[in-house]
Amino acid sequence: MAERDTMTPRERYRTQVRAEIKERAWEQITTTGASALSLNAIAKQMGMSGPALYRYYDGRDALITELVRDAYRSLADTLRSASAAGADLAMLAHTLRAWALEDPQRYLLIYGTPVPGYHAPDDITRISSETMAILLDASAALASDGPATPFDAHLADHRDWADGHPAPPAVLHRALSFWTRLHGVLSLELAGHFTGMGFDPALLFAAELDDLLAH
Amino acid sequence: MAERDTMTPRERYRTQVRAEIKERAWEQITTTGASALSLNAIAKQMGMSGPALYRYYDGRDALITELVRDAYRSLADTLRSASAAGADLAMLAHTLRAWALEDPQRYLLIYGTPVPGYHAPDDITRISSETMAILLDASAALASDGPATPFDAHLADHRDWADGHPAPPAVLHRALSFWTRLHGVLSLELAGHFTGMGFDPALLFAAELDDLLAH
DNA sequence: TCGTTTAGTTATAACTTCTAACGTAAGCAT
DNA sequence: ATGCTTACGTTAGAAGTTATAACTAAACGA
Repeated sequence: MAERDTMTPRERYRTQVRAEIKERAWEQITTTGASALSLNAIAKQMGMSGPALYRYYDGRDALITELVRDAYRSLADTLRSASAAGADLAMLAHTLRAWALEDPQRYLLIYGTPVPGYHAPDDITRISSETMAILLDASAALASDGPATPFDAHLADHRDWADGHPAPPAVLHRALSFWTRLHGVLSLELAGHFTGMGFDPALLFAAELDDLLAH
Repeated sequence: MAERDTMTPRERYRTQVRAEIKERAWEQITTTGASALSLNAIAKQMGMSGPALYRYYDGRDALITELVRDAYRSLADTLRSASAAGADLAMLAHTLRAWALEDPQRYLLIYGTPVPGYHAPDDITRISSETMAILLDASAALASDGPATPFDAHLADHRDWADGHPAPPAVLHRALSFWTRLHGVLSLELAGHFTGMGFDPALLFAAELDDLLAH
């Protein structure tokens, strides 16, 4: 948090206001969704009038981008601290699910419907590969049994995304499957596609995880 | 298409205008996303002024709901016709992927970020279980090897969503896994989370499908 | 103490959804 | 064929939204 001691009063105030704006924005997003986020409403809630908010954020897109960045950051930090505490893949999976359920809209801000033309800034994709590195480490810790698949061979030649991680292709594949499979269950659960179906989403998640770790 | 012969000229005109509105709406959605859909812009494109559109749709929500319904309908029809042509689970998977890639925003309109409070009307969830029935049929055709998991036991007691389908729990489980796993890969691909990673999403999809069918 | 920077204000433009009130035209039945 | 009725499309307007411009006031730093 950028040296709180060497901050001028103005800088202190500014960062504090920016933080409060983000808080209100999160409240709005968790209750009404990101598409209904209103800068005007936030400003009025804070007792200032409309355009004043533009002193703190360049506009709606800038604010949302910052929220997306924070969401990525929160996920990476959560997984990293779990990993640092000795969590294996299974525990990472449950950490991920808990993090997602804690605030579904935060998860969906990362993995939900994107705006067609949108490309995330570089620093955000860097946070994403931080997360991927954690997954790769945890995947590498697991013995890679099973025969090499054609996709493993493909990965051997297309591993730039692993960012120099020394894991063998089978481990890269496991990390990718971990990601896609858990996201599959989680995303459908958070979006409410399981509601009314009767079964317990937590058990489906657990079953998916078990199967994932068994092979 | 509700008896085109017994339609009065007014009904004909009305359904034709409604259809054109939907066409324009799809154009907007595929290019700018659902959140940027503007009734006003559609009306102007069609040469009529703003509020005239409300004669045809009660409002933005009503139009979007209709588009969502059409998307569900299109998916169900696509899978059903593939199934009727003798497609097995693997072919259904590729049919699904082709359908999704044909119009990513259409897929995301169903499976993307939902509005927090939103509950789909009954007729839409009915279309969804139509799709599920197709998946269950195709899953049942495959021999269910492998031991029964705890989740299978859970499904034996929570199978209301199968809507009377006589498949054993292992088959229900397979259908669910088919859904969640393919959605996991597909959703991340469509949302652009694989772009820049270097590997071929089609191969990951194929690998996921192979693994899914192998166990 | 004075000058510069920053925060907040109002006004305005250009959008959006959506309601209300009004005219007009087309279809239907007598 | 002539009305009557219904549906369509219009303009006007309210209440929102994002965002810019111009101005005031206050706080900070030299």
